[in-house]
Amino acid sequence: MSQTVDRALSILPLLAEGPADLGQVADRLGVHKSTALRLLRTLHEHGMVYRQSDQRYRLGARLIALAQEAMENLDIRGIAHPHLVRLNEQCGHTVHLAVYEEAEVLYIDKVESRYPVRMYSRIGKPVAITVAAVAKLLLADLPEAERRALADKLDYPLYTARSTPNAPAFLRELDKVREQGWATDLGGHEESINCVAAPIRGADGKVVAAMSVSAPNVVVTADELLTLLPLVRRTADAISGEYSGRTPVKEANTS
Amino acid sequence: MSQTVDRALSILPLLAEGPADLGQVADRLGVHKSTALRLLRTLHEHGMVYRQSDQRYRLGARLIALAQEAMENLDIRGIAHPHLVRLNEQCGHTVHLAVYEEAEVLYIDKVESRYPVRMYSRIGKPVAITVAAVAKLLLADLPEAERRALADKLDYPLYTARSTPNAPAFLRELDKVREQGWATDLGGHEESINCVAAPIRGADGKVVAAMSVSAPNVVVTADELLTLLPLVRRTADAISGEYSGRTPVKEANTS
DNA sequence: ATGGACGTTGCAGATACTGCAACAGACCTC
DNA sequence: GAGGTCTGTTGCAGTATCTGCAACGTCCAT
Repeated sequence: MSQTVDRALSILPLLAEGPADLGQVADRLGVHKSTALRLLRTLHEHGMVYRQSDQRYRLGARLIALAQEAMENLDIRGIAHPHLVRLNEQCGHTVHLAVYEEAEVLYIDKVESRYPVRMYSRIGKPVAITVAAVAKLLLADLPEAERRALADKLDYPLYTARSTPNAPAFLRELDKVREQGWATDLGGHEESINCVAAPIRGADGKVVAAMSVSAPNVVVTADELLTLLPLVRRTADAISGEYSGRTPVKEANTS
Repeated sequence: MSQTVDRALSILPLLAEGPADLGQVADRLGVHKSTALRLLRTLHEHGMVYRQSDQRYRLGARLIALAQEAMENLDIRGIAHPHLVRLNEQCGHTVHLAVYEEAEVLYIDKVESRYPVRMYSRIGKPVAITVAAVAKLLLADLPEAERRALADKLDYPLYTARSTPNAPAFLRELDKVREQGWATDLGGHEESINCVAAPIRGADGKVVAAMSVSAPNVVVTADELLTLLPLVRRTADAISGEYSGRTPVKEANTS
């Protein structure tokens, strides 16, 4: 809607791929070098890009700090965190918290496994949306129309033989997940890693976040992991209760 | 330098404080509502802001994902990570990696303590620049003029009785740190937490990052923590060597 | 019902952005 | 060391693009 801002913002994902110099930025934006320079300067003043010693630009520290604040301000995260830690203490595995937003699912919190074998994931990283257990829960709760539109738009990369292959299969899976109220990912993303996940709901019953427990085969089998399901669901329900204000937390003052 | 982009970017830190509606954004920017609307729309299209169900805006998921990529692309981080993990396995405490950039020091990696008592810090979070051991190392390496200018500009919050109180004290501390080649924070940020830190240098000898080991008093005393200094320095030197290309890592192919 | 608050749209005017072309500096080649 | 190329930078004139206004729609509360 605003050309200048639009161009400036387009620079950011471009730099996310790796550092680039002025000419490269100008080319990929399709504008004159001087224009690109002025945009980069403005971004620089705001700390969104950084000019490294070889003169090339890359994403800046302020961007990272902003994203940090953005996550801290998601109140669901603050509420959930202690519960996630407790769950981790009880089962020892990696615990994730994720939210859905405009066609993306992001991990917004994580408590690491106590076992030496850890899985690769990072807070802030977009989730493999077609296979992750948390993604299934979050998408399953979307309105029908939106869900179908999204499913059509997605790519279905075959991470493993068990990955969701296409839109119809995905929609069937979502229906199943919605009905049963929990989800799994059994080796759909990485061959040897399984997850069980449960939804966190707001006061209106809508799914606002999802949490999961993940563990590699070498630590526990899929069946063993599934025995944790009641615990995961109880934790998710506890978070839901607190989030929707039903549980007055500790120092309730409604005497 | 570019008014429109400047205004648009000014919205982001504003939203970082918390969700805001159109009127609030327009007021704080000092522009007409319709102008603010168009800026927000453009930001929205790029996923930098999100419109929650109550119509208010907050920072969006794309911002978080971008910041994520920004960090992954910092090559120092990828090189350092395995070393940090190994150090954590050896000593059991929380290990941090931080970089300096334009008046800010950011944690860019962290390996959590094995002990149940953990300290509060987050990847991407700006560091308490006047007291953190890693910050001292990074600032101590700046050119004299820049260092003095920065020291004058900073605030010196008294987190504890041991916090650095003012610019002259800070500059003296930086001189000491530069000379000895390592730094500590003994209860300067949180009363009961101590850190020891060592610098990571590039091929030209300049400090490109700093790493630290932190532990609360209840786990180890400050003196005990200091016995880890040689180990921390050795780890930092190993990372420096790999980063500056002196150590051909594993599969060297200069046959 | 009626008033107010908030978000949204079309429009005319002018500000602020664009691309050009020329300059400056670094680096390399010959 | 001179000449070439490549990259980043600046001033300028033209106009595309952004701005603020005012009017409208919608929702909520009185």
